[in-house]
Amino acid sequence: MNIGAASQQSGLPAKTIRYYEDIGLLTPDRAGNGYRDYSASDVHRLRFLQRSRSLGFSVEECRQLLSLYGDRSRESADVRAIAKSKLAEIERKLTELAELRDALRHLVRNCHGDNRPECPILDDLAGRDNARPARA
Amino acid sequence: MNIGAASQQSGLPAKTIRYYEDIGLLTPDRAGNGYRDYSASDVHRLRFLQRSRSLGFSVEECRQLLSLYGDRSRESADVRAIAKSKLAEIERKLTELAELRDALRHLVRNCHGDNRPECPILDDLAGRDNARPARA
DNA sequence: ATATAAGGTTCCCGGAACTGGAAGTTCAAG
DNA sequence: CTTGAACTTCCAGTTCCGGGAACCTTATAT
Repeated sequence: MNIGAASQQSGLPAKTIRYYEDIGLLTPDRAGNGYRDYSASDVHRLRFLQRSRSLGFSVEECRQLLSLYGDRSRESADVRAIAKSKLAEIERKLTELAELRDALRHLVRNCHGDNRPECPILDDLAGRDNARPARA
Repeated sequence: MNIGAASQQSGLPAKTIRYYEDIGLLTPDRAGNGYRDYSASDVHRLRFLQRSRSLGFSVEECRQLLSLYGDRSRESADVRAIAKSKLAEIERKLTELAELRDALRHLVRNCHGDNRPECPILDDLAGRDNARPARA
């Protein structure tokens, strides 16, 4: 499969797909004409990358997640540890996203859509007190 | 409140906070000594930015979301339209994130943690067929 | 058979969103 | 009063791509 089709099926621009190859996230075959040739498994990886990137994971985190998926030679304990930590992060994100959704729903419901801007909502949009330490 | 405290409470590095000021996402007061002085509402905005950025929204999308939150002078119909569109996006993300979580859970449960790497899971980690068109 | 357009290739530059480091100022502690 | 932590500005570098040039290959239409 050519890069165009892979792009369609993964939801990633061709540019991005080539970039991911550059940085070693996948290595598709090459056809005789020099064109990249994507297998179903390649597309799988790409779709996974599309998703996890759009959900706020860094490329390096995606690389880790992919290694869970693909690296059969790894120590299971390792895999488990990484997976569990990622799982916790995902669950935290789910909570935050749900809160954001609720706040927005509230806004949409209570905002009439006419010219009276009665939307004193979202005041708790930043969520309950649960600040984590700064990354730097 | 100084930038250090604001950083603690928002979960954002001071560097990032200054950057957000540069690009006009907030404008904290300045104390007599030239130090930035963050109000509770500033910290609110920062925390919101931390969250929505970590959930995969671009800075421009965050700006939009913040405008929903803060700009009372806006046409309600506008607000409503933006909010609804963001809401749909958030719901899509929630679904994807939940699928990712399920896949990882499955991995964690089925991977024994010993040296038998029996984790032939995640084969559907990229999710059901629902590719969207490429962005470029 | 041949133009022509559509889709592929590499390469390089630019932009978004930070991040690190230097050089200097201010503040709180010993 | 000095020492160190926390603040300031400014500039440079990194990550994760996106645009566009220059070129090649494949499918279509005449």
